[in-house]
Amino acid sequence: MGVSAPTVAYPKLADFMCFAIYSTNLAYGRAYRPILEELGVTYTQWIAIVALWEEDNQTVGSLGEKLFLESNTLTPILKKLETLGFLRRGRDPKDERQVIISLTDAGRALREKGAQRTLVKASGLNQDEFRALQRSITTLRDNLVRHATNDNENSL
Amino acid sequence: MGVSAPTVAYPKLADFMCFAIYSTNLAYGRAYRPILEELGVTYTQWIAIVALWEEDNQTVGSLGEKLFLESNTLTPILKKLETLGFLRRGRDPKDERQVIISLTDAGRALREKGAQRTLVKASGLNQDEFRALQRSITTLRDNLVRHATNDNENSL
DNA sequence: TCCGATTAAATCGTATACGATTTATGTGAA
DNA sequence: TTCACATAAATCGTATACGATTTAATCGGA
Repeated sequence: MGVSAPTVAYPKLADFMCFAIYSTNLAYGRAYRPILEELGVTYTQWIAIVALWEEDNQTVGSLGEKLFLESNTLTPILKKLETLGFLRRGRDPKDERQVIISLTDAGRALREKGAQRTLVKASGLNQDEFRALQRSITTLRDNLVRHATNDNENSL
Repeated sequence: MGVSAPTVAYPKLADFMCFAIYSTNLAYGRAYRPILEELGVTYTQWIAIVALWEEDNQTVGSLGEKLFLESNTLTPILKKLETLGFLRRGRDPKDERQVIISLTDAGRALREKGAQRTLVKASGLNQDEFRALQRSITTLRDNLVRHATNDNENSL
């Protein structure tokens, strides 16, 4: 009885979806590192550039929604990218609470430089598998976000 | 020519597999937080406990292989878990370079307490979809690891 | 046996994440 | 008009990740 050797069949680490995601995220970080090193930015800095290329002159909040990050994480990253010369930060004159982020020429050039570099081949999947997998993961993410937003009313 | 508005059709953030994984990892962290708060540990601390339950008395290196982490990340986490009373750390008398990690009774009790809590329902997937997705992600991860290990010989 | 190479963990510096709080600004109803 | 409330960023403290280095122990060939 009680605590002793693993006699009960608890799920193993390899059975956890969260661990599959977690470890794949680590693997992506490592696979991307050499590419990003060439560009001179980190992973999070890079996705911020990509999101700004898609839509420039966003507020910190709007950018955060797209990156699933809040100002406490984003602000230091944006400040860093500003000192690196890739973007500008300025208060919105219409609403001084908000900060508008805009890419500089250097930031746009960086986006173009990095555009060619992706890791599709490293995934070992064909295009159909790749797309299907991506859709499934996105669905999973959106379900999790919805779950968390609902203040997870005990439905685990 | 050159840098200007996004006239070229570069892939969007939503098209990046790495971003799907990255954002899902953030979502999992948030979804699990309330559960882990009850247990009094963080996510990484928890997966260390799970891995040790599966195989107790592992070295830091062996544990790191399973968690995809190295000693620079793992050591502080294990020290923290030691001060929390969930495990013990001790040098291997056979090879003083190695540190053996063993769960305490409190650590095993924690594993049992947390065993009931998973987020399968929150994923919004049925059991077959869930398993298939997990297998695909794991394959992706292993391919990425292999790619990185091969010192990524320019095959992006 | 002895000493250079190897190995395992730990240490250090930098960059995320994030809960909680703070600061600055805007808004609306009394 | 004004003041309590709301909102947007920023700040702060804690906990990961990880490259690079350091420390300590082991190994192996001359």
